[in-house]
Amino acid sequence: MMNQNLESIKVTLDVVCGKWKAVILLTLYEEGTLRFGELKKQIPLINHQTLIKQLKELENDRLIKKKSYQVVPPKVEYSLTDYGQSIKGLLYKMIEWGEQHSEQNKTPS
Amino acid sequence: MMNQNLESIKVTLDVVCGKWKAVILLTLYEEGTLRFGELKKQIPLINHQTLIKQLKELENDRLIKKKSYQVVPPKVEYSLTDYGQSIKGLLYKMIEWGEQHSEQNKTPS
DNA sequence: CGGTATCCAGTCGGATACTG
DNA sequence: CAGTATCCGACTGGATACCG
Repeated sequence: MMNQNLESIKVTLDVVCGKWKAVILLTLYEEGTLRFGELKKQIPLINHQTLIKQLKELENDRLIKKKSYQVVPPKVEYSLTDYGQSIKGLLYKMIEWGEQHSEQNKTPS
Repeated sequence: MMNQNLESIKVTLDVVCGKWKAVILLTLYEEGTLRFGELKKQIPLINHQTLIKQLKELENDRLIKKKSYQVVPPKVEYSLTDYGQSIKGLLYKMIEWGEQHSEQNKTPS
């Protein structure tokens, strides 16, 4: 039956289709554990509030985990879970496909 | 540089992140060329207008092509382009990942 | 420093009705 | 049969301001 496939792909799409989610994940792959501010520095174009929201969604989806140190000023670290690590190969396949085919998207003159 | 990767993955995400786009592509993989009405029959839950919009976007992105026969009543066939075929493997990888990890999304009780 | 709480604008999926 | 033209509600990304 095809319906199971549709459910499965929906799971995947839900997890990576946020505007900045792939960017955040790729940053954590390359940089490892990062504090909120460091993450913000790596992704300068993202809005403060937007970053918080996207992180929360990724956390709810268990792709990343948050560690809060109870200090002043606050210190919070974000890192990938095993689940988050497991999607790395897929993201790089997406990069690959986008690379290979980006020319085809140019509108003919 | 990482920015090129981000551009590439954006291309990929733009192309598959519509609510029904993956479903439409998967249907065309399995069924081959289909008329509008047949496509609608295969995907009963989609709204008529929504299907038209998603098809138009896929067509603009060159993943599918439309062939109109100038007859009454109208007859239109949709099929995959080579570009559309080329993303098939990626979609099935997405299904695979979603399958393997869907249990992890269940909220703990 | 990192997080809430609001509010706002744009986009997207969808409902309905009409056309050739 | 397939498509266009509207209109609408919901969601999402983002701007701003304030809190611990």
